[in-house]
Amino acid sequence: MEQNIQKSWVLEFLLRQPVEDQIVSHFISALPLSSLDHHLRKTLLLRNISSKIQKGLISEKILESLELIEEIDYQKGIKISQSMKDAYYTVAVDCTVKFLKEDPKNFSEYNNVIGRIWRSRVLDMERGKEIHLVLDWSKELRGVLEKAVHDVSACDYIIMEDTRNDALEAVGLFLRQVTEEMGPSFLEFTAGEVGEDVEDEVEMGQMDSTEDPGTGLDEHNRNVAEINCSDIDADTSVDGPQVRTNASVDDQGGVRQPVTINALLDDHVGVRQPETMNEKFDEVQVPFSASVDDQVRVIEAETIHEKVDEVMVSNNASMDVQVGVGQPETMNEKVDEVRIPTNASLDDHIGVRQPETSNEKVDEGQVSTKASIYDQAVVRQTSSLDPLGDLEEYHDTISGDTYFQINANCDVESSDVRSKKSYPVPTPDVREVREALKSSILDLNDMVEDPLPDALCTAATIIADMAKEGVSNVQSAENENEVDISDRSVDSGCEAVQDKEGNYRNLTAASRPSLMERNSTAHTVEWDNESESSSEEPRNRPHLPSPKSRIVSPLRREEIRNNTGRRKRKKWSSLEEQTLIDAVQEYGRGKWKCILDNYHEIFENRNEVDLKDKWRNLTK
DNA sequence: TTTAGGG
DNA sequence: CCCTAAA
Repeated sequence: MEQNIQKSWVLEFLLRQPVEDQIVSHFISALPLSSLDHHLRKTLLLRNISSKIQKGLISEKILESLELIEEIDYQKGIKISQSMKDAYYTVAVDCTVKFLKEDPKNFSEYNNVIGRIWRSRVLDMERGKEIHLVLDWSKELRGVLEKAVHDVSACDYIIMEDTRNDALEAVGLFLRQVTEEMGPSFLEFTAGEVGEDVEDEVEMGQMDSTEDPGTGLDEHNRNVAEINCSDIDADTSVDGPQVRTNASVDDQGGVRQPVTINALLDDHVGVRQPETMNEKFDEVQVPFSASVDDQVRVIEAETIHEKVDEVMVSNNASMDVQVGVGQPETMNEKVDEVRIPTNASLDDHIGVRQPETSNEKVDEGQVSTKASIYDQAVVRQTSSLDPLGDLEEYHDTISGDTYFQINANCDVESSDVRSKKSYPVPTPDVREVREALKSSILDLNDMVEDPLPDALCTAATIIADMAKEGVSNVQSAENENEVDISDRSVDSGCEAVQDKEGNYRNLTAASRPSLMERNSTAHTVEWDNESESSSEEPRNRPHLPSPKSRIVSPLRREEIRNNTGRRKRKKWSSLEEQTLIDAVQEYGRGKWKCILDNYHEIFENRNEVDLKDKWRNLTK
């Protein structure tokens, strides 16, 4: 538990660093976000957005991230800021328009995008989930954008707008604002507070081992301390307000340990108290949290007489700087620098290094991979399928749970480590059993029909129903003062339903149960006798037929039916076709009602049979 | 009511 | 698009 918290701290800090984006995106795709706390998740998402716009990229990913952030904020009761709305809005617009800009004639792609963004995403949100994020503008804008497909002047107008810049600015503003609101990362914050204490402790520890000759050491540490400080400055200035973590140079001349933010994570990490005269100085910089504790523990346990170790696990340029400069050449101790540039996967960066003799050579510069490290017993895991998994696995590995993997994957100079801990060794048997298990799982999966599509459909249908209510509510309440109420009721209603994208969304349902009741009230005010199927309270309606329902639906009927008794023929738009294709993909063929409900805004004046017929034609 | 399939 | 059987 504690370790988890520590992990999040480090992770949070990390995410605010200019780490390579690739790594971050690995994180994002791999992390089980629901297992992280809100704050961390939000940080992660912000980080993602930030990196995108720093590259000048505006993409639909940003929309997703914003939605998730909104979700998190919502659960925490934070109101959506205007800047966030703006960000979302401008990004959505730009995502849509940029296809037209790239190729004004490429209407089909443009169509697709409109479909994708404005149909599914925005409609989704209009249905209630995040209604406040888009409600204000989405309707008219969607109208305009869709019109642009056919209308040249509207199209030109759209192309003229510098939507990309708008988006970048809006998102930038949003990020700045949020970052400010969130304050420094926990570690930075704590580090700022604890920093002094740590220094004191360091001095104490130093006094215990009094006779350290250490002027050279002093020198070195001072260097490192300074470097770390500047590094931190450089690193963090990007992301906003900072609490500086510093092990400032001690004017009294005491030996200073470089205190990096990472160091504060754990007693074992970074701030090493020289416990014997032989033990000099360790600098351990491991930007990835999971491995930190145990890794360092290993070093501590097994290198009582070690000399200076720098285990540099660097993942970005600024880290590299430390490597280059932190060279304690004034000291007698030997220096090991292990620098492992990170490009591929996280675990590639994690090295545990331990000198076995006190007279090792200085390894300076880049030890890019195994060769020069292995004889020093470097633990390195090579699989790179899943960054987080690997990270976790690595963690486990070091701490022992899956210890055999070290041996399996990492050419560790065997006996030494193995003899100290007795963990199962991977035998062919183990592999066999594992394979057997895997295949049996597959078999089971094949035998049991996957209930997911059905569940998906059901959930989506319910959401759609509510959405219909929500939309019509909003429509009918547009000139009244009840928008707020309907908003919230819709929201809470939809939150209660499991979302198709993730199940952590429904956590808030309980927090706002009372709002559900208004939903039922709202229920009665609207016209929804078209296709109300699986709503929770279908029995209530017949008793309360609203005037509107009587007025609106007949009109609609008139529209549809002409005097021939036959419905007016209506050509299928490409948007409709595309939507249908997507929807079938999503919900499956035959779920026409479900599809219709979910895309009723697209399939205007179509019924289930129409969808079915169309599909038949499409696939003929 | 919804789906499938023939017309 | 319509019609209708079947569920």
